[in-house]
Amino acid sequence: MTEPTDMPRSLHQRILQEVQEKIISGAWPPGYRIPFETDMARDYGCSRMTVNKALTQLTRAGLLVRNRKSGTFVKAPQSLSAAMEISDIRHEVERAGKAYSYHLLNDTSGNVDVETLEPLVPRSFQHVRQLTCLHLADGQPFCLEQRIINIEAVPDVAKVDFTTEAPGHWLLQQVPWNAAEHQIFACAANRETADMLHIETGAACLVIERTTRNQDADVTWARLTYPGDRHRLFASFSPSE
Amino acid sequence: MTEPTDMPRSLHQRILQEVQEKIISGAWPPGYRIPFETDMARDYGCSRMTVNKALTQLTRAGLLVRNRKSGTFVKAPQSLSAAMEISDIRHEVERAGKAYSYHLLNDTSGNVDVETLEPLVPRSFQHVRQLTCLHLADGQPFCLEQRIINIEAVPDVAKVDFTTEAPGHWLLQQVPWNAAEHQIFACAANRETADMLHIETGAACLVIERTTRNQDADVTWARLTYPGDRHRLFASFSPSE
DNA sequence: AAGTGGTCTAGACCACATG
DNA sequence: ATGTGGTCTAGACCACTTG
Repeated sequence: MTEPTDMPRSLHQRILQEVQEKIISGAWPPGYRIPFETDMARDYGCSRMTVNKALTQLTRAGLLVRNRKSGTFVKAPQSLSAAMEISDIRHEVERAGKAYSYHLLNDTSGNVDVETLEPLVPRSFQHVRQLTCLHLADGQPFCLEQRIINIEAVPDVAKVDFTTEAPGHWLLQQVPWNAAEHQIFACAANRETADMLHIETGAACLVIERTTRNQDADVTWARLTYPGDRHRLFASFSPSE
Repeated sequence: MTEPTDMPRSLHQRILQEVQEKIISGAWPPGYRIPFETDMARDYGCSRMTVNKALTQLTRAGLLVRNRKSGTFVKAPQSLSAAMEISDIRHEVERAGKAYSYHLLNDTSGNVDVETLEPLVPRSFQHVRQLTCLHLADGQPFCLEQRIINIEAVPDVAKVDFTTEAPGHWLLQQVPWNAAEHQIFACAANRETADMLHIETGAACLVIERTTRNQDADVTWARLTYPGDRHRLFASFSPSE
């Protein structure tokens, strides 16, 4: 149960890790007010500065929000990094000042046939919901989303109506996640993709494939296909902060 | 001279900022041993813990390396984040277990003709060195690099021989930088690009355009073109650490 | 052996939001 | 007004590396 992920040697590291585990496990959900520094210091039998060191670090990492007087709260996993904002296509479109709309093209549930799966979809998937949807900006096709959701990891997903809400949007708000892996590449649009995006067959497309993981399991896989000449991905880096 | 970038309210923030400025300005170059905690505490007239808080933070940010007994050193800006490793194509190729080689295709110096410049090249460029080079993996074209270096920002670059060393590699080790901005998109290879990469005209390519900045000026602009079906960009994200 | 950073304490005062 | 986090102190002991 309490797995020895690895034993931190210092007390503030142990506190940090235990708080972090409560957050990513969902025991302390977004918006939850965690115990006060003084209380945690008492519980751990240490000084308040030691607790403060752990919580300050988690705040910088974006897991907590702290307010004087009102306390320390678990932050919604919304805004992570600029590069991660590709998570929510609605934001992407609206930030560009365009009108966002969305169409669900296909929606099936069932067991995975491992043979026909894309090579990069996690092999752990068995019972899944598969969706195809189109995101539009000012009425023009903006992004084709092919998504596979692991129903075992997210049982609630079986009942959700995705005709008006995009699955990516719903998942981002519902499911705590640990890690995301992206692969970005270019490819020529095949006939089917080209039709859906209203582009020529063979036109260059930017493709992002993403696997999102829980601490327990692979949660979802998504392929986002953008018409290559209409879309650019932005990312900024700086050595610190 | 001492610009009020913005006045930090707390002492450890002020210390952090002043150390950071010394590093990114180059006053404390990579490998430099910075003053000991005890000395800085004396100089700032504060306790050692306050200095420690600033330096610990800079260490986590990757600007410093700390060793017991031997002291605290400015870290080489080499490894930043997984997403940033696209900076050094040689690493990229060698990490894939392939043999790296490099060809300089074109090399000119002179004044910029603003009219003919790509739209995204910084407008501040005047006297520049322009290079075109090809990176190969196991003898196969891997990436086409078009680069413009601002000679005003990096005077030394005028004399460097880039027939054996790639400009990106040299710049990464020589020039301290503040921020990098990437744009990633897909496009169809034009005739010229296709010839250099040994692919069909019109084939989908992954293109990364990057502007790298100093605190003083735009340093360099680069366009990296990868054959789309042969290359994938990897990026990992996690909420913390 | 000596000197560095790593950690921790048991207080303290302050700023800020509202409990 | 009260209680929270933000910051800071003046010590202390320990771990690690080599100066």
